[in-house]
Amino acid sequence: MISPHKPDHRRRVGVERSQKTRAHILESAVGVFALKGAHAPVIDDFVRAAGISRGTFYNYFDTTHALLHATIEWLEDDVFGSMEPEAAAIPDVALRLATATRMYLRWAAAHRRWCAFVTHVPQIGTLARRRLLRDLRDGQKSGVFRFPHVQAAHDLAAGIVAQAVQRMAATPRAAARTDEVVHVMLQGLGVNPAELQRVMAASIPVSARPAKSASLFKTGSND
Amino acid sequence: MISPHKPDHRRRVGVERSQKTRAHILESAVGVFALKGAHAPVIDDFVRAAGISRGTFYNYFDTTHALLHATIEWLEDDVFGSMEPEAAAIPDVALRLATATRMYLRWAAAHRRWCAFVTHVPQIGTLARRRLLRDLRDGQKSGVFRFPHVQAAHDLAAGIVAQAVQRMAATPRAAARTDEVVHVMLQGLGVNPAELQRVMAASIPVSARPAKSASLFKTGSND
Amino acid sequence: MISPHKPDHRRRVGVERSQKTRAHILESAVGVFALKGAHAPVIDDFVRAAGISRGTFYNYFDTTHALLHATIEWLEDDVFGSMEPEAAAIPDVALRLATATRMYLRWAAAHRRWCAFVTHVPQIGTLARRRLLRDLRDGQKSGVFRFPHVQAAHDLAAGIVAQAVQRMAATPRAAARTDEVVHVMLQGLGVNPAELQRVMAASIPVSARPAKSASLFKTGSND
Amino acid sequence: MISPHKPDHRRRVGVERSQKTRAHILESAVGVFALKGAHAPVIDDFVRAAGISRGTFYNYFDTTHALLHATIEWLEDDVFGSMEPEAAAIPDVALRLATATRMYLRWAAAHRRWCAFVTHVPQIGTLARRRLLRDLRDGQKSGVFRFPHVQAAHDLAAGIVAQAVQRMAATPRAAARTDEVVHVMLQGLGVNPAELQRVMAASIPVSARPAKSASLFKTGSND
DNA sequence: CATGAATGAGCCTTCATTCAT
DNA sequence: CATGAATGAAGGCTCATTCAT
Repeated sequence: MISPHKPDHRRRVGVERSQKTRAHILESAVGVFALKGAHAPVIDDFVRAAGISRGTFYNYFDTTHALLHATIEWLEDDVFGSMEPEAAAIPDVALRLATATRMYLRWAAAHRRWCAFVTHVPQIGTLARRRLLRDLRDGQKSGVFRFPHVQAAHDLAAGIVAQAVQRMAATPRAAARTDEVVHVMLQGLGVNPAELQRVMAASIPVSARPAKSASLFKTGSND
Repeated sequence: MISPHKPDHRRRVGVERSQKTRAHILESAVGVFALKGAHAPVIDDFVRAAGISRGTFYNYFDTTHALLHATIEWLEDDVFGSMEPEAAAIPDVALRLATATRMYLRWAAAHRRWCAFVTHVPQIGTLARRRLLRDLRDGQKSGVFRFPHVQAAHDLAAGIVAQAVQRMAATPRAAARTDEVVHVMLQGLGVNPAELQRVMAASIPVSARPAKSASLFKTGSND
Repeated sequence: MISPHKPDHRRRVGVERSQKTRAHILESAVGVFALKGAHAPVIDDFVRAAGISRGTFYNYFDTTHALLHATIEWLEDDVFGSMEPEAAAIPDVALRLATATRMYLRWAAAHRRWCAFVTHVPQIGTLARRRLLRDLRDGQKSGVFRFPHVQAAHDLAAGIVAQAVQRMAATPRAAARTDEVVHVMLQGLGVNPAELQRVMAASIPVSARPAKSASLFKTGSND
Repeated sequence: MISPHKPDHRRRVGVERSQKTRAHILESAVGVFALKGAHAPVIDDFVRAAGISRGTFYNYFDTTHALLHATIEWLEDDVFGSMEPEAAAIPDVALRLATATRMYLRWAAAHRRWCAFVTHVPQIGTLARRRLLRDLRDGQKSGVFRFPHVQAAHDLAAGIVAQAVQRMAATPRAAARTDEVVHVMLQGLGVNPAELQRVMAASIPVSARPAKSASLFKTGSND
C-alpha cells in the first residue's frame, strides 16, 4: 500500500458511481416500462436505454422483474411521497381523502404516460391502499362515511380510481373529469351532500410535485 | 358410379372432428389463461393442457393471441349471454342494474377461477359495459340516479365490479361481500336510501347458468 | 362374385383414373417448379396446384424429389423427343449438330419459362449430352470438327448452350442471339468458315413442337 | 484517474476476437457450401463446422444467405484478386485472356473443392465476368477475336469455363484438360491458328497463390 | 466495476408423414 | 383410391446468463 488514504477514497468514489449508475438505470427503465409495458421489455431494452453494457446491468439487478419492482418502489416513493405529507396534514378525514384523491387524479391527468404505466403494472399502489383502508375505517367510526362493509368501500375507492386512470390512459385527449370522479366516490362512501359540497370546494395544495419522475411522464392536462 | 354419400360423409365427419378439437382447445385454454394470465402462456402450455400436438395447435390458431381472443369471445357469449335476458326483462332501471350486478358478482363468487381469468384478461366485458352506459343514462334521465357526469358514474360502476372480482381472485377463501359491493355502488350512483333498500331486497332469478364454462370455473361460494 | 367382368372393369377404370391423376399432378408440378425452383416448393404447393389432397399426392410420389425427377423425365421426353427425330434424320454431322442446337435454342428463346426451369434444375439434359458426345466424336473422325480433345469440345458445346439459356432466363426481354451462339460454338469446334456458312444457312424444320409442355412455357420470342 | 489505456485495450481485444470469430465462421462455411450447396445447409451445419454455438452464429450473420454472400465476397477478393494483377499486366489481349484463363483453370484443377463450391454457388464470378467482357470487346476491335456478337462470345467463354469447372468437380480424378479447354475457347473466339499457338506456348506466372483459401481447397492436381 | 463475446435453453414455426374414415 | 386431421421432428430465432479481459 502506497498510501492509507487511497482505499477509502476508492471506495467512496466507487459507491458514488455505483449509486449514480443504479439511479441512471432506474430512470431509463421508467421510460421503457411506460412504453412497452411491464413484461414485454427485455434486458437489452434497458441496456440500450441506459447506454450501459449487459454485464453492468447484472451488477445492479438480477432480472427484469427485480428492476420492475425497484422501479415501482422508486416511483411510489416519489409520486405518493410528494403528496402524502400535504394530505396527511389535514385532520378532517373526508377532506383528507377527497383532497388526496383529487391531487392524485389531477397529477395523473397531467401525466398520461404515468396512467399507461400503472395500467400496465397493477402491482403499484399498495402503499396508498394501506392509507386508504385506515381513512375508510376512521371515517366510518366518526360517522362521516356510511357503508355496510369496509371491504366494499375499499373496492369502491380503489376501483374507481384505477378505472379512471385506465380511462385516461385509453383516451388521452378526452377530459379527465377528475372532480366528478371524486364526487361520486364520496357519494358512494355515504358522505352527506352538505359535507360533500364542502370538501370539494376546498382548494388543493399547489406544491404537489414529484421530483424524479415528473419530466418522464409530463404530457399535458385535460382536467 | 361410386356412392354419392361417401364424400359428403367424409366431409361431415372431418368437420365434426375439427369442431370438437377446436372446442377442446378453447376449453383447456381458459384454465391456462386463468392460471398464467393473458400474455405469459406459451404455445406448449396450451398444447400440454389440451393433450394435443404442436402441429394441431397451429391447425386452429396462429398465435397465442388469436387463441386469447377466440377464448374471450367464446366465454363472453356464454357468461353474459346467459344472464342478460333475465336482467333485460326488468323494466325498472335501478332494479335492473342492481339485479344484474348482483347476479354477476354472485356467479363470480361461486366461480373464483373465472375471477382469476378476467383479472388477467382485462379486455373482457366490453359487451357488458355498453349496456351499463345505457342504463346509467336512463337512470340519470329518470332521476333515480344522481351523479355529476356519466363518465364518472361509469368509472364507479365498472371500477368497483372489477375491483371486487380482483379481490375475490386474490383472496379466494374470504367472504365475497357481493351485496355490500352493490350497495355502495348504488349509493355512489345517487340512489336514495328507500329505493336502495327496495332494490336490494328483491330476489334474484335462479336460472342464471352459463352452460359451457360453468364446470370450468365451478369452485365454491363464500357469498 | 356376381359377374366375372366387374373386377376387370374396375381395374381398368382404376388404372385410367390413376394415370390421369398422375399426369395431372405432373402438369401442375411443372408450373410450380418453374415458379419456385427445384428445391423450394413444398408438398402443399403441388397439392394446391393440382387441387388434390395430401394423401393423394403420396399415392403417386414419395417425395418432392421423386416428383422432380419424374417431371424432368416427362419433360425431356417431350422437349427433346420432339426435336430429336428431326435432327437425327440429318446425315451430315456438322449440319446435324448445328440444326439441333439452333432448334433447341430457338425453342428455348420462345419459352423463357423453360429457361428458368432448366437453370434451376441442372440435372436436366443428360439425354441430349450423350448424343452430343457421339456427334463430336463423329465430326472429329470425319475431320469436319478440329479440337485437341473431345472433353474440351464437350465443355464448349454443353457450356455455351447452358450459358445462353441462363442468360435468356436472366434477361427475358433481351435478344436471344441464338444463331450467333451457334456460330461461335461451331467456330470453337473447328468447323471451317465455308462449312460454317453452309450449315448456318440451312433452314430449320418447322415441326419442332413439344406437345405436353408447350403451353406451360409459352411466353414469346426475341430471337 | 483510472488508467486511460484500459477501455481502449478492452475494445481492441474485443474487436480482435470478433474479427477472428467471423473469419473462422467464414472459413468453415466454405467447406459446408462446397459440400452441400448454396441453399441446402442449415444453420446447425455451420455451427457444427465452426465449433461454435447457435447464438454466436447469430451474432455475426442473420441468415444462411447473409453468410453465403459474405463467403462469396470473401473468396472472390481472394481468388480473383490474387490472379488479376498478374494477368492485367499483360498488354496483348489474346495472351492476357488465354493466360488468365489458364491460370484460373489450373488453380481450379489443383483445388477441386473450389470447383464444387462454385458449381453449387453460381453467383460467384461477377467480378471476373466484367473483365471478360472488356477483353472480348478489346480483342474484337483489334481484330484478334472474330465473332458475330459479343454476347455470343461471352456465352462461349463464360460457359466453357463454368462447364469445365463443373466437370472437374464431378470427376475429381480425371484429367482436367485445362489447356485443351482454353484452346477450343480461343478457337471459338476466332483467334487464328498461329496466334493461338503463340499464346498457348507462353509460360504461366508462378506466383498465383490465393492466400486465405489455398489451404481450404488444396487437394491435388490432375492437369 | 465495466465490457461484450459466447453460450444454450426455450420458444416459435414449418412441413413431411401417417392413418382413420 | 381419396381425404384431411393429427402428428412430431427439424429448423429458425430470441434472450437471459456467464465469464475472460
